[in-house]
Amino acid sequence: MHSLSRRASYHHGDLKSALIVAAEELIGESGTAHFTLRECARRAGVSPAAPAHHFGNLLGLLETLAALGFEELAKGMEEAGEPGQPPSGRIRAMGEAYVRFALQSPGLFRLTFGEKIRPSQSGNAALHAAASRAFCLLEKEVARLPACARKPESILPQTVLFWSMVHGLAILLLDQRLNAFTEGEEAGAPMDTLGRAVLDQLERLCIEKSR
Amino acid sequence: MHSLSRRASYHHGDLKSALIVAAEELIGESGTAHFTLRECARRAGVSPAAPAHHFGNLLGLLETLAALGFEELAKGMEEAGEPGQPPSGRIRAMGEAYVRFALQSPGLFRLTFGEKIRPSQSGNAALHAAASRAFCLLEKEVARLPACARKPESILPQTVLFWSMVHGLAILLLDQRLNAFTEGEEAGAPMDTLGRAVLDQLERLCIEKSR
DNA sequence: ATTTCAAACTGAACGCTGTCAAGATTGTTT
DNA sequence: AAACAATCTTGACAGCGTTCAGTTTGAAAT
Repeated sequence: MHSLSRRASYHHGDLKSALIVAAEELIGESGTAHFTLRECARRAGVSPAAPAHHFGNLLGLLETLAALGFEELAKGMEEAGEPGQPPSGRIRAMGEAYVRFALQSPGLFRLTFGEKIRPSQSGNAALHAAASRAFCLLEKEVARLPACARKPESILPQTVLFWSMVHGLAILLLDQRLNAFTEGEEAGAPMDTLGRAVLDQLERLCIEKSR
Repeated sequence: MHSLSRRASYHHGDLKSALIVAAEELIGESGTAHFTLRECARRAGVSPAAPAHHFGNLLGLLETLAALGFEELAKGMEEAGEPGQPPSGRIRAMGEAYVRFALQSPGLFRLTFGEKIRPSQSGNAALHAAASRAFCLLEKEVARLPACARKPESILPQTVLFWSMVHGLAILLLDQRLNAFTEGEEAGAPMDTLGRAVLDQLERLCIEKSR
């Protein structure tokens, strides 16, 4: 009689995937707050020391999760907007997708862009790749703006500007840091009136660069 | 013979201040990573349970620290730019001060704008006040932009746009998320070329609204 | 001046965390 | 069939935030 109540065999068989699934669920439920390596192991029906064999340590699991976050973000940005649309519209749609990801998966978003995740210096190649894939999606679209196509050295700063705008907006909305200033409005709207206003101005900037 | 090596009397005398000082030092040294309530107590020469009497719990100390962060930020923004400058120049200077605060006090900045700090719903009045003071500084300057003065309902969205831009830039710079894209440049420059470029565009936006 | 009282602080404990080392179990290769 | 490497468990360790009962202290009340 073993103490293995949830598993028939000593080996799990697919623990790595099971841990990732458990971690995704956990961070989707309670965010970063109650996220625990031990709880992930518990949900996968495995001892607290088991994850170490697949992820090294907690950071390893977090980086794997963050890579998934970047991929989900990139997917949302990729599918945003119509294919035949002008760059200005697509860039706006990417911004919307970015904010939507943040508001719909706050835990994963906070982890992905959190302090502990350093794509450029983690040694985790998959993480680094996923992160720059998302960035390049935006950069490629910015390069199609006529004004930037004419002046290639402006592509990068322009991309960084848009990224900063959208990222800042996403965080401020997520942390409800604008609530104090929207007294008249109905609070808690998923995509705030203010959010739409910022995205409007983002699109206007793009349209300016479109001739 | 007591076990009190660093204090003569049982009562500390000014423990609350001492804990705040210790916390500031600690977060200035190693950031959020090794920040610990017990370590703060240790540095103040006091038992691990002592801080509870002054801050309730860890979050209480963090909120006190965050309030100081907002005040330091507000002070930096207030002193930025020349008094007789047009709004566009002052807004740009505020943005510079914002980014400078983030890069010079990364630990405090991350705490102040971190997940755990919720000025609008914490019950900590001082925190809430300090947070909105900083925001209002920017809002007041935006209101002086002629285009916004003419159209008061545009003040708030315009302020949020600028705040988002600068906040996003600060975080991306702080987390070194742009490093992968600045290969040619000398890495590690305190205020990146890219940062300056974003601030340039911020100022340009303001100048547009200045007529 | 003495008593009373509330505030400040300690010491020890609890449950929790991440991580490690040693051993048990298993699938795979030789 | 034997050897091996991978996988997972068990038990332990130090450190964390927090609680609770008790000790010390300064200040207020008598």
